[in-house]
Amino acid sequence: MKPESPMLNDPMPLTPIASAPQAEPEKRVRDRGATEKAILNAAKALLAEEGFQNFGINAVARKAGCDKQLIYRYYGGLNGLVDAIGADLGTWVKDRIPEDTGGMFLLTYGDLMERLSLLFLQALRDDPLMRRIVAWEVSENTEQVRRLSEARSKALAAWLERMRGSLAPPKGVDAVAVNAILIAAIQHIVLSASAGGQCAGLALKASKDWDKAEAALKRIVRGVYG
Amino acid sequence: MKPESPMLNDPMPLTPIASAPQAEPEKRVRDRGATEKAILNAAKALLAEEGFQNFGINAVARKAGCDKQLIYRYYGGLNGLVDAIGADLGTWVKDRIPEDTGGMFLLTYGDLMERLSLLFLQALRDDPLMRRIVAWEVSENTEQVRRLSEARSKALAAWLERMRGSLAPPKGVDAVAVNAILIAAIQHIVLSASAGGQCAGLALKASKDWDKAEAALKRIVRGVYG
DNA sequence: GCCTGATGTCGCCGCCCGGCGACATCGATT
DNA sequence: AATCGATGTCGCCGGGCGGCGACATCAGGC
Repeated sequence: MKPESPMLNDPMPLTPIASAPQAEPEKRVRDRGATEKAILNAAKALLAEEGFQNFGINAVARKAGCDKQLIYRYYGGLNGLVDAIGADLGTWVKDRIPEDTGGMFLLTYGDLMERLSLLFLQALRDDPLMRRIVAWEVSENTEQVRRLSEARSKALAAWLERMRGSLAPPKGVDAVAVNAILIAAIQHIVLSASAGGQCAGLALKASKDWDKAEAALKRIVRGVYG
Repeated sequence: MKPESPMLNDPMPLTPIASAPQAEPEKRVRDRGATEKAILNAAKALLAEEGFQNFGINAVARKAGCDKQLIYRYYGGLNGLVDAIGADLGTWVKDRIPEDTGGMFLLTYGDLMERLSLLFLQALRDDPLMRRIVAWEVSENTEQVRRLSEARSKALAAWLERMRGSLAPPKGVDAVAVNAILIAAIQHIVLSASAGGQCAGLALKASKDWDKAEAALKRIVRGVYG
């Protein structure tokens, strides 16, 4: 075989940049903060793009362009990394959903919930990471997912509470239960559309399909909240 | 060389019968039909119990107590096995959901949809296999899942059509879209409950929790269909 | 200069996966 | 009895995974 070459390893062992076209080719030279950010961003991007199925230490390290050992050192493994993702979810709502009323005056609880439903629908449609997390939540019950789920649930509840203001639901309606069903419907519609382009016989691809879905959703909200 | 034991293999390699109460403990001695059934039942049980995450050739063969090679021979691999599961789904509805009206007269479309919603909710809650399939559908978009999804969708649509009878939805309501949202809501509520015991802040464990959810669902159906 | 700790890298380990070739065993037909 | 196809079993292969020990490289204090 080889008689002991002077340099013990090839200087370009696996062309790390050429095979990772997605991220910026920044030379992170011993900058722990930047490396941590790169790992976190890679994890979020990987989860958003590939889903939780192939989400693992090796895949994240590949995507981040760093060694997987750093994930263990900086985040204590996948669990810690998932916690870090969860910590970001608290800021999701304020990044994604406007807090003002868009120039409308929301006079009734029905006005409010109609608007919130459509906002939530749109926000979910626009956020692949959130969709993957929701799909993950209904598919597994591991420690990782429980933490993510809790973070998401809190963020959503806080947002709802903030938007609600002083409006109270109509008497005699169990708003918590009804809203849970509405949220469930929105989440499942978006997930189904994202996965298969349709839900229970309703096509969900073209924008006119979504117009139908939104109209039906509005009608449902108005039917229950007036 | 084997010291040739009289019985060809260990009679209880992994307690296949105790964990698979559906099949008979018969020694399948060169009975292809029985082996095929054992494989199919093992696949369904495995999917129902463990979910699609660990669903694979090796796991099914272990659960069925046979060699994985037989899965390739008899079903052409996992895809064929999944197709066989899908073929069973066509009979799901008639096994699970009564076709009669339970002694009620369904006078209006609202009566019908209220009853169907509650029936569908209950049927899903009672069927872990179906739940896993639904979760699978919103988590992946592989060939396997598409076939399962199509089978399930057709079975559900056929059941709805059969139950609908001559009742027509109210004018001015896009029943397809509204019903898709209702089905989405039911599916997601059940999945969330099954995975985490709650959905959007609504606990879904005790039966009184489910009473709340059912009341809210009824209210929503009545709100939109009268 | 030199040492030390922080940062980044390499390569090994054991495990399980899907896929498949090769073989063993049985039953029926001849 | 001999044969042959159907049925069942065994073990290998390449590969990816999580986990981690050992090492290389650099920055900064002394």
